[in-house]
Amino acid sequence: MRQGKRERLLGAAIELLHQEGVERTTLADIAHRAEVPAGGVYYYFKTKDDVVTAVIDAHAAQVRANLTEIESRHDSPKARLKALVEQFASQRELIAEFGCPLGTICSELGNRHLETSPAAVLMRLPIAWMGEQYRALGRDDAEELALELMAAYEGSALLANTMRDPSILTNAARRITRGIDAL
Amino acid sequence: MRQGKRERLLGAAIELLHQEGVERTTLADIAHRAEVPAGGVYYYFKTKDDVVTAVIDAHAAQVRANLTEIESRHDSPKARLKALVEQFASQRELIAEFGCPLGTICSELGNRHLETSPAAVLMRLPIAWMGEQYRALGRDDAEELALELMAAYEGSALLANTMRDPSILTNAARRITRGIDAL
DNA sequence: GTCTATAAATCGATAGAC
DNA sequence: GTCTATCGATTTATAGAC
Repeated sequence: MRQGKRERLLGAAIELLHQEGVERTTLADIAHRAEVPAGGVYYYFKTKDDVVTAVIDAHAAQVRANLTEIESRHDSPKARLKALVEQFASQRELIAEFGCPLGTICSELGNRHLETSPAAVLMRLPIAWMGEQYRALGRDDAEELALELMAAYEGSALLANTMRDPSILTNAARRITRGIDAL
Repeated sequence: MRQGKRERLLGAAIELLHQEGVERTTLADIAHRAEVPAGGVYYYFKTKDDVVTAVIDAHAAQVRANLTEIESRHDSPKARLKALVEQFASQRELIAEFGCPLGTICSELGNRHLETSPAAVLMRLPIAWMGEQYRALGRDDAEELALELMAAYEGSALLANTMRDPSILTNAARRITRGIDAL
């Protein structure tokens, strides 16, 4: 039962931090969406920052699972890269409404004046994975290509959300896919 | 004198909304940085949202001024596009520390559930201007090229801030500039 | 072990003093 | 016209009841 409520709280936090942002989301909101008594959040999480950390960890686990799943479905580096781009694009409606789940949290936590952003792992994970794919293709500028792809996606996600236009992500994905094919 | 204080408040708000974010910035913070009595903000602005709107308007005016200045310095569309990219890259240290002043506010205001984001103008202005330059170069995919350039810059700004690495923006600017030259 | 009642602090906003 | 004192509503967090 403890596990059930903690997971419900975490799920509610993941949704709200994405849809409302970190600062605008209150612990009462999270408790309410999880159908847990208000204030009862503190039995499962020490502080609000603890909730944020748990959400980031959950996102990181999800990213790792997605990348592993792509590796099991595709053997060639090009097919793997294209599958990831396809996965990005498939979220276009959600992204146009609320922004990229990873990008928005990185943007919001990026200006807390810490040496390193607690959400940086959410960018480093897919970038490192893409770097591996580009390296397997024999590119020695693999790291820069990976950064370029991630930037193209995150920038398109920001524009799609700002303009409320999911087609911006469709077009970006098509362009990126063509770029991978042309390697 | 009224003008002096209002401008000081607006300047303080521009800095704080960039460095701390919209939600984390309080009216007391703004008043303190502007050296205006706490609470006195309400004589110059009706609500906090009014302050945010004024900051967006100020950014929009700055963007317009920058674009006009580039037009006066450069005649060719390619030189103009490269000058804008150069201007983006020149802010790399600030961006690595606090994020892009336009992108962060668009990201934070993008998930308020409004039909259209109040900060969208900050993206539309430079994109429309870049579209004009690409059109002057005879490209009929001008609008998409402009979106692609803006996305590449905003995405790189997010990564540079998340990783605390201004060189990401240097590399992105070099790549984009090469792309413009190759047109 | 789980949750309620409440504290402590802070924020946006206002009424009215000067 | 300008600003101070303060209100009311929230929010995070805790102490202790059940």
